[in-house]
Amino acid sequence: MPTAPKPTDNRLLAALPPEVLQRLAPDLQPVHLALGASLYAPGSKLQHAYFPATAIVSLHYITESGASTEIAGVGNEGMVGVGLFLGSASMSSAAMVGTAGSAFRLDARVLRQEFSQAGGLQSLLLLYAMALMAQYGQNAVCNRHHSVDEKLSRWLLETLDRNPEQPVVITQELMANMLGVRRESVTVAAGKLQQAGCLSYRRGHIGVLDRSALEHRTCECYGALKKEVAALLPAPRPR
Amino acid sequence: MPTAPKPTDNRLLAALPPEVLQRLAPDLQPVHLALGASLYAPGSKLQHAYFPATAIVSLHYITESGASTEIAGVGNEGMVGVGLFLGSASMSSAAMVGTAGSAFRLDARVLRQEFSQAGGLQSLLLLYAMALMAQYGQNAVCNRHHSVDEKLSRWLLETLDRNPEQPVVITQELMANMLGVRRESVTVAAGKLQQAGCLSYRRGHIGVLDRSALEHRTCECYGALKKEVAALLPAPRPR
DNA sequence: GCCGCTATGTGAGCTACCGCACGTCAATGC
DNA sequence: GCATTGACGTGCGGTAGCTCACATAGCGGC
Repeated sequence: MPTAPKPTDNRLLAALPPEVLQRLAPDLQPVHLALGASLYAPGSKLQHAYFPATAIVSLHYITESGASTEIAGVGNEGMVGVGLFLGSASMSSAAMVGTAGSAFRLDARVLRQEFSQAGGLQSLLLLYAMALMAQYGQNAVCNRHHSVDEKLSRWLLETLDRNPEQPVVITQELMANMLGVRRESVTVAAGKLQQAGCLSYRRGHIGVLDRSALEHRTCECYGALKKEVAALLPAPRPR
Repeated sequence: MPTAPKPTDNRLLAALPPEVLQRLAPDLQPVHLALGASLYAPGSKLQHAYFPATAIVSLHYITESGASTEIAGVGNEGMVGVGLFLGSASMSSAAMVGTAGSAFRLDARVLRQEFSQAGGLQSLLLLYAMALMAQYGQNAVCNRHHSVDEKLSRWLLETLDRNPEQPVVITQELMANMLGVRRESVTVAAGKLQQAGCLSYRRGHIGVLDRSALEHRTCECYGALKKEVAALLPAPRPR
């Protein structure tokens, strides 16, 4: 860990009016989210909201037959637990840590209290809910129309956008759960990308070698969603 | 038209505190939504919210290649235009009337004004946004994992739930656009259902003969979503 | 009652992905 | 170093849904 995470590493928190952030600061508890950890199970009550800094959380559904599909990912551009302010403390999706890292945890009551002030936090979180819906919708389309190759490329690009530094740490098995396909299909798709020189795959570690090649191979969903979200949320702060 | 539509035919409006509904009443303009009409194109500005009474509106995405998929449907349990109160007046999805009927139109400014009062309308609409997200998510899963047969059954059941009286008026072509499949696939799936005695299909008019058989043939998404939405939104008023 | 249009049915060939059943190979513990 | 274990690669048959191409059949307008 190079430096301790700051609340402003999360783009939503960073975009808050300074006085609001100051008000929340004492309640923003830095936590480390370990790979595979479950932030809440489907149906359980939410006690906290999470604002990821370097972590990435995956929201997904699990069908009765055990098949799993990612509905949306939440990185430093968002928060986990929109149900807290939309009015339902239980969620039908599961939230699992897909990329280990840091996040800030906020007590449900504190969030609701600040939200009800109808200030900067409220309008920002409502916009984020909209961005999350856009992601849900885009995934619905993508799941219907696009190939495993395209979706794999998209997933990698989006992960990279959230966390450009480190190599992506994920097994093919987990990846398959995210994309809602078999593990073998991921093997094949990743093999193609490796053959094409886009990736280097090494037992759970993916290094992206050629980003633009990935962009060329992915479906329109990547660009469409990125544009959509950019129009809704504040831009990442220049470093 | 047997009787003039009343605002309370929409379940959201019916669930509002009486004084709020009274305040809104003068601005609730009854409109007829014709089959195939577009309430807004992707990217355009929203000027009105729509609260369907007997109409059903389909929110869908259209890909660059022209393929279309329904992301969610909005009937008398909801409203069209959640972007108005979430903070973005433009939507990436298209809204098309899938079942002709009546609805109530509310000016964007009036809606925002009432929403900002943080009263009954606000909490109700936020819950509805949650329900809509649940629908988006369920469709993402369903699109990934379930067959045309299952999805067709689900679509019919959900349409029936919104509008139990009349036979469903829709061509197979339109249906295919909703489900995101080819027209021919719908022909085959509908043929099977007809063979099984669930349906009577007649040039754009579907009569459901055996509802429980449909429930038996659909995927878990139908029940899961219904349960989820029931937990969020007020129950339909007994008649 | 006829024409033309749109909606519906049908089929042949193809591809992506699934399910299953293996083989293999890198890391970790002893 | 050596076994064990989890991660990865591969192949084969099956099938749902796709593309393309064409046949038929309700229904409105005249």
